[in-house]
Amino acid sequence: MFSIGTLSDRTGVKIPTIRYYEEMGLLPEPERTAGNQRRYTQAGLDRLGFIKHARDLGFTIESIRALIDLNDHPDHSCATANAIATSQLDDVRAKIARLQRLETELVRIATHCDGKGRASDCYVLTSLADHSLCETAH
Amino acid sequence: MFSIGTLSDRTGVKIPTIRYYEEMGLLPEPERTAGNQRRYTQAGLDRLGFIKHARDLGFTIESIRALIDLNDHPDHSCATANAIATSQLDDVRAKIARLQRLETELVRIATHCDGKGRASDCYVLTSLADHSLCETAH
DNA sequence: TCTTGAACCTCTAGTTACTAGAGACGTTAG
DNA sequence: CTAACGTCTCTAGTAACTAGAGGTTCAAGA
Ligand SMILES: [Zn+2]
Ligand SMILES: [Zn+2]
Ligand SMILES: [Zn+2]
Ligand SMILES: [Zn+2]
Repeated sequence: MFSIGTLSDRTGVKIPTIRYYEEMGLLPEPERTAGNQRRYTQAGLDRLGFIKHARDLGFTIESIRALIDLNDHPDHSCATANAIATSQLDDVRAKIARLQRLETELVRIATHCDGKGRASDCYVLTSLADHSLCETAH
Repeated sequence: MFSIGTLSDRTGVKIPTIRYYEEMGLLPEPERTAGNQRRYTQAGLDRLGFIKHARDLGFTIESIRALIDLNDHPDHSCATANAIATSQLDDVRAKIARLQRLETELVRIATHCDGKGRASDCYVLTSLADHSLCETAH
């Protein structure tokens, strides 16, 4: 049996976050000692590792809830898991695309200002005031 | 003089968000009608456009506050504006790099599952449970 | 001038995924 | 047995909004 601190050390998930996951229904309520402290089994540790990995890959709590549910029902079809992963990939790609457009504009903005002028003719401020200077939609 | 709804229509910023910006100190408190409704000048409209553009480029409220402050002091050095823009660019690049690592893993995960199997041997679930299958740190 | 419907007002609370802190209690090594 | 550290619950705070309730004001047409 592991204490919450041990779980935290082994997974890198902070203690309040573990309690938060429990409250959100991602982790089942563990056993308690006579003094009311949480005690986890190996299964609890494994599940927390699963959650942590999914969070690191950007899945939402909501998605993880569904994925865990599938994990708990091995006989179900994995269509939902596939849909969640695919949609997560789409999300990530959309975010990358948006950030790359921002990068384009920010490079332009940052390179046209050396930080040594006056605010009145600073390219950073000018281009924030005028979107028509931008090369992309964003 | 423009009503808040007109400002919203012209900038694409929603009405509650305009009020929020005012509360955050990004927009000065505008004049009011006898009936207590906000009435903006062209300067107010321009400033909201500035804020909107900066938000679209990912600057935080905190950064925008500093940028506006510079805009209001044309004689100041633009070093701060340069620093803010450069740091924003660094942020964006760091986010892109992270998302690209996630993309790598998600492509692997999504392509190894066709969504037609059982949860018990679904590659999505397997690889969420086991980070050692990953190609990158993330 | 009156009316009516759209626009506006303030205030509270909810969103996401945590994080921080207070004050009290439990556990364990020496 | 006691000191030091771990853990408990609960509340509130973070960023940047968004939604809704319940009430008031504005503007245009009859
Ligand atoms: Zn400059
Ligand atoms: Zn632009
Ligand atoms: Zn599958
Ligand atoms: Zn991994």
